[in-house]
Amino acid sequence: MLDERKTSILRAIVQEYISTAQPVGSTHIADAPGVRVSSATVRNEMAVLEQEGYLAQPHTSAGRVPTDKGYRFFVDHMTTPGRLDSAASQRVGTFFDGAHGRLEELLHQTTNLLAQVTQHAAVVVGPRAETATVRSVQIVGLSSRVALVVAVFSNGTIDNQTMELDGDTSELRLSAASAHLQTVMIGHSLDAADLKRSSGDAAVDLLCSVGFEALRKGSSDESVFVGGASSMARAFDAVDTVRNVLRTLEQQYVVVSLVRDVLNRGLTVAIGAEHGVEPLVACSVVVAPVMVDGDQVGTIGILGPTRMDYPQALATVDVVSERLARRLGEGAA
Amino acid sequence: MLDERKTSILRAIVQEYISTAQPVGSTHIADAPGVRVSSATVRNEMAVLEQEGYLAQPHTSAGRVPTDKGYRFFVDHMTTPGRLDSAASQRVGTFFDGAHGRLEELLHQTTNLLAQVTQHAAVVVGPRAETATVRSVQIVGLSSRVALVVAVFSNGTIDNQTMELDGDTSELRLSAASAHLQTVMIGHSLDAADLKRSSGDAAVDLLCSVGFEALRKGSSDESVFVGGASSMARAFDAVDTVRNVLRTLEQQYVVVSLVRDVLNRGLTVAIGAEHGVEPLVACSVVVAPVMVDGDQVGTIGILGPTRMDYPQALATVDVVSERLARRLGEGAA
DNA sequence: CCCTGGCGCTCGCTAGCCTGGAGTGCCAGA
DNA sequence: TCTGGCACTCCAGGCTAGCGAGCGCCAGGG
Repeated sequence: MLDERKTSILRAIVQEYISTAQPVGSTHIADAPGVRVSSATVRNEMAVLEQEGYLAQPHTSAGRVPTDKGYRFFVDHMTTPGRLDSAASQRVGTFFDGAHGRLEELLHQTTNLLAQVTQHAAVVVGPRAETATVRSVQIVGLSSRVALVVAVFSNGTIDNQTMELDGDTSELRLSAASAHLQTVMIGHSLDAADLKRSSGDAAVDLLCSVGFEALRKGSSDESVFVGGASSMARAFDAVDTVRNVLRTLEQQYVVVSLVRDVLNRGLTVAIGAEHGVEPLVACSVVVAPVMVDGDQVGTIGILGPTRMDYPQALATVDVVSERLARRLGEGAA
Repeated sequence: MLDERKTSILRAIVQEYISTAQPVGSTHIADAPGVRVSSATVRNEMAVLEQEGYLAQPHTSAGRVPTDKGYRFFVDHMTTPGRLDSAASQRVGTFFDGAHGRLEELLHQTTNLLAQVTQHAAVVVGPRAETATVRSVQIVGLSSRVALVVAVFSNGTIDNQTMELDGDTSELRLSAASAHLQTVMIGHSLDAADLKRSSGDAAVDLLCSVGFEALRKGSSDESVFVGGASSMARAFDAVDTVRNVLRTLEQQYVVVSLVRDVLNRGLTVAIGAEHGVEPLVACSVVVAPVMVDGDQVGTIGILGPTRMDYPQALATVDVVSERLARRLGEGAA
């Protein structure tokens, strides 16, 4: 554990580095508010902090830079809980007041909101259909060979999948299947639906199970939205860091599992190597669950360089997740 | 018009520059296949080509670089129509053979395919619902205050919008509205639906028109998918070019109108300033319409640096648009 | 015992200089 | 009309010197 002075020195260093992105020297810290000692003392403390792994030196005789461990200590010992500046919080307010239309659209716009407010990349992982109950399900024929099965869930998500048909499936059979699916699925979650119950017609039963399986497969895909990836180009000046990060962000399954993983470990912040995604070691992730009625229906997060403004990031993510949850709650209540 | 020799010299320069990204000098061209003159002659021709605006010099005593006009001449006078190498065409083949599931998913994956094959950013603009006829429409209540209106169109697209309800709208009214919408919309396009016809219940009529308007508003939004934006980080080494391009790509409406604009002018290739989007002057766009039964149901395109491999790009875009059209045709026939 | 001021030292960054090489433009001769 | 040759230009890269920021260490003082 660090004593009070080390703590405030470390805090000052992190804050300074976050705002300047330059290695910070002892003199800058010596006359920072909250630190009332000479630069020499600061130097000594810095040497200790470096030995303990909170700081690092890019090279001898350069200033110090926080390590992942340093950032970790910083976020664990933040004094101010972090507040949104009024422009930002107003922005969030008007966004959610004006939100309307499709769920997907809402989530997509939410990434843009997050990205613009924080100036970092934003991730929104949408609600999964799995646990929600089915409100409506329908099979719609498109051609002689293709039909669409469409389901609406109680949490407002919609899933649709194509099914391939035999050439000679009659309209009649399709609507019979549609009706049968409705009787066995509506009101149940996908897992609880009783597909065993037969309609009495083997061909209809087959259609139903094909449609059901398509939905089931689809329901395990999460809907993910990533926005503001271009901010990464601003965050790093090493071109190949940018390349790597962008490429990784495009692999959405990586992003999803990253975000889920972090939350599963009970964290809200994962710094650098903590999240274990190798190409993103230079990045930190700040996440928050979106809770409706005690159920987690989604996750939002932002991803930026390790030297991001954690207090602001945490505050933003909290506020947005809370507003988003309220909004989703209106739809699912 | 350029004489034969100038043409082949220009062609050689463009090809060389595309593959090396370095200003090309007269000696390299002198012993290129198709050019059988001395470097001095090449130099003279180059001077003329520069005067006429086909080439530019980064600085005195450097090699030449093609201008937009030079690229334009190159693509207009390509000898080989451009062929996909077998690995790429196999890739495309297996992709479409294995494609399944949701339309949106298919389009999204198509951007990834294009991006990976061409190593450039890819754009897919999906079919609009406007002209297609309605196959199914339904109002599904989610809570006392929110309902969802879901429509399936003949081209396989699905649209859904939320509608806000008065607190006291009964389930009965909702299903009456749902039924009425079905009678007036199914089989018609959104524009041709006869909303005037009354159901006999004013409250039900109101619900219908609210739902209909929501769908109508939504139908004018195009579905756009952009993928492989990270390739831009590979294409340019100036960091702020990358920034600008990425930021622009995130504004999807810009991308949509860009792509549509280019096609409207009857082009398949827009080079640098030709497309008129200022932040993308360093980029070229190669597009192709996706035609099903003579109707354009969408557009695909790729976006890369002006010094991209045009023959390969054109070939790829052609093949993919053709395969995608065939695939969509199966669903909509 | 801890803090402080001071001194010497180490690096990285920048500017200036130089040189080698690639490329051009032009000219005279075939 | 083409070509070989020559003089010239300019960039890229390597080298050096100087500067400044920053550190570590040490001796003196509260």
